[in-house]
Amino acid sequence: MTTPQRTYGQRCGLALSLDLLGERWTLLVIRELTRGPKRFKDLMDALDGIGTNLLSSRLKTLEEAGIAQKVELPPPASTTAYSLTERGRGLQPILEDLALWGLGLMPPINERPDLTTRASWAAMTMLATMDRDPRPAPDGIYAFSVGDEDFWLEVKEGRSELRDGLPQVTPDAHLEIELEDFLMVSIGETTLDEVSNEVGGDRPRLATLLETFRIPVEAVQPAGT
Amino acid sequence: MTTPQRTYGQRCGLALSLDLLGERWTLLVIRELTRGPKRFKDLMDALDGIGTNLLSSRLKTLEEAGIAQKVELPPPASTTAYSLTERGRGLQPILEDLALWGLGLMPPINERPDLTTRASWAAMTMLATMDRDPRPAPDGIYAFSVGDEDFWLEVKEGRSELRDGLPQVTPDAHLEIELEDFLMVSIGETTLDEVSNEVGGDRPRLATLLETFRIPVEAVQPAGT
DNA sequence: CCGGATCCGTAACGATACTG
DNA sequence: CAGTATCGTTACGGATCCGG
Repeated sequence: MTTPQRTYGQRCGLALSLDLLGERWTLLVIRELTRGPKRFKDLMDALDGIGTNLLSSRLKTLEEAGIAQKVELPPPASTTAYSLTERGRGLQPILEDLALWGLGLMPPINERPDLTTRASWAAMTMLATMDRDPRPAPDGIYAFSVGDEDFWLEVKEGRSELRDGLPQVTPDAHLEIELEDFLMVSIGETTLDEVSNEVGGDRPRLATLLETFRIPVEAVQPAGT
Repeated sequence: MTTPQRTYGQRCGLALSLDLLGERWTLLVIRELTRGPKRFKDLMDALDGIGTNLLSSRLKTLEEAGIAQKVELPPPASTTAYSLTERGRGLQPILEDLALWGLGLMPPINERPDLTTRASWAAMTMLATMDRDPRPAPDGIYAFSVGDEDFWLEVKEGRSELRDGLPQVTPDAHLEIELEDFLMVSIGETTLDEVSNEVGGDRPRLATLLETFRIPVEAVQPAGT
């Protein structure tokens, strides 16, 4: 069915939110959509284990609730995709807060090699950290190619945005790096100078950005837990 | 079982948070605990439909994760209860944000009479609104007796806290009012002067408080959805 | 190949009964 | 009152199938 019948039945904003968003996978679908429109298959690839029926059902629910919508991607990739509505984007800060809270649950990188690791998830955490940092990040458009993932970040007058794919304009800087190295840089465990990578454009600006655009490593759990 | 085996298996703060908090009822249990320690039965009463086994399981999980803890209530009510840990309290702003987001899903009061309605849930929304309002609320301790619910609010130097029960000290003001009237006042649909109630203590200060301590009615949906 | 819909075994949930 | 045990029901996970 498109909408499950289990409702908390409470006149409470939180309970009503959870009636809509509290089911398995729902918030992770929204997480993926925050970085731009995604096709059905893109979501399937990012959400390992979800199953086509569940994803289909979730998307239908989100559509009916006005959180996501079907969009036609412009040519040449003329397919249907899903994107967040304005209301859906209103959830992004909440997802970011939850993600930052969840850093306290994150095992060190070398442990739990079974966990799926994606650079764009780390980038979302870095973005959330940056947005909550009083220090301003340098304006610009920064492109990243991490392993097989491409995404880019736009910083403009204190506001920042993260999107999958390649920017339509030439970025101010472009970083090409392997996933493991990116993760190490993301938590400040190492710097660009110490790992293999290729930078195009304004390298100093990129380096400055990466100082703010960084996961607070203190939050990451040590060995135990 | 105490811990379900379904995990997203993703190295992502959001996914890890949801592994722990994303199951049914979990965040609502935490919501109840934000207003002070609760006994097993208190939680059962507030969370209609949860079932004893589920509640037991959720509490165990929260305890193991260091979000809640068992506490011994002081005499005369010497029973065991559950309270949030420091880490658990870190979730409160997130719950508040989700609750405010969920106001957009809330039907008008006269519709959906099937929804369980509690003054403390409305009060949590009012608190969240107040905390995000740049206008300062007047310091003080305010006690509320709404129907059969008692709770009190402490405002001190811009920080505020909502707790169930009666304050240990004499409050600066005390409001006694019926549930329906409280709800109408909470959304600014009416004022204290227009409904039946009894105020003890500093009435002007209470009135001032209620101006800030109010649910933004614009967010509440009109008839349709 | 992509975007689903259908089917089915399994795990989580809901309600009730029972116990210290 | 604070749970544990049991059992029917619902949601989820994985696979298969099908139309464009």
